[in-house]
Amino acid sequence: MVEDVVRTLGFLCMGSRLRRIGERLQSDTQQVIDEAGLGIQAGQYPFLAAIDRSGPLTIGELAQAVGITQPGATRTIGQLLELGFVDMQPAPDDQRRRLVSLTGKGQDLVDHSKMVIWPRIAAAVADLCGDLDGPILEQLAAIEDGLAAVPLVRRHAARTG
Amino acid sequence: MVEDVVRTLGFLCMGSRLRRIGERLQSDTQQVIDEAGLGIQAGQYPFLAAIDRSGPLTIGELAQAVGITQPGATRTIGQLLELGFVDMQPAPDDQRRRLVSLTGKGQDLVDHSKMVIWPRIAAAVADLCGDLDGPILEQLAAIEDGLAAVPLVRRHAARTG
DNA sequence: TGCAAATATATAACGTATTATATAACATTC
DNA sequence: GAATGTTATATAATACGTTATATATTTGCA
Repeated sequence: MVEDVVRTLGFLCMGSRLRRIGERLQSDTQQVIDEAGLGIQAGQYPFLAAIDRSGPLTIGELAQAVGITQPGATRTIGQLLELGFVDMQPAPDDQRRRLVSLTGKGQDLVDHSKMVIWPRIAAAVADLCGDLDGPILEQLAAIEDGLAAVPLVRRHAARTG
Repeated sequence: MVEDVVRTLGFLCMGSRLRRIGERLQSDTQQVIDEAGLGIQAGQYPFLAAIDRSGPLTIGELAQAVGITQPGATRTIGQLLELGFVDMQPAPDDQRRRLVSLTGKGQDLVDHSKMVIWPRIAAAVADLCGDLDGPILEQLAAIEDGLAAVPLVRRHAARTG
């Protein structure tokens, strides 16, 4: 068994570590989504959620809302357009802006997700790290160990009381 | 100002969020490295550190040590080979394995980094989140706010006492 | 009014991770 | 000891983020 340097080095490799755990968590989340038979990527959800919460948004606003750069938002919205979950139209007052809104299909997906999938994912993640406390490095270690022990797909809000 | 959905949705977007913060932290770390004039990428450091700690390792062991997949390790080691920081030779007993070791130049870089850069980075990250405590979502919020307020490059171990 | 600057989005080029698969070397088994 | 399976690394294809730059539209000012 080889030593996990990223873990050993602590604060020095904090960036790599957060990224690594985030990627792991996202791919585990993808499993939950796939299990439900929804044809969508985990990374696309925040865009739909943003529009659902705030109403039609421009590309730039979506980038800000999701916390990525504008080209990244342009790309993901392009995918969601192809999938038929969103619709895009120039803003009436400013032809540079593109207003992105949910289609009926997109709204259906969001509504269904809000009832079935999102609570499921949030509960699984809460089960993984909701009760943690203390220094961040210790919590990260607990999360890594927890995921290794019981993958996200098999977790539920088992916390009684 | 647009709402930060990833932050708002909490546990539901934990993966995206960790990843996002990790990327941010890593690119901030890169600034510190560049400031010191070292020609190396933040993501390459854990490989050098792993070899420095454990002695020559194979590609597979490096992948495990750093927590990425084997093709990722193959690529990064290829870069470090080009840069002259590591050397690679077939293992004497098993021609499939490639043992990766530090060159003189690589060892010099590690030794210098251990004295000057790594403590600097670890101190800056510790300044950012070393004193935090409590639920992880709150700590993540504090880290994001902290980075926005004072970037990593301008942080030092200012915690006195 | 007309032209320069600013803003919003799109596109291109790149970096670095992933999964899937190919190739080479070793191990096993009949 | 030749066929078969396993292991280690390399390569190809894909995903998704970034920075830099191009294009279109709007704004502001002489």
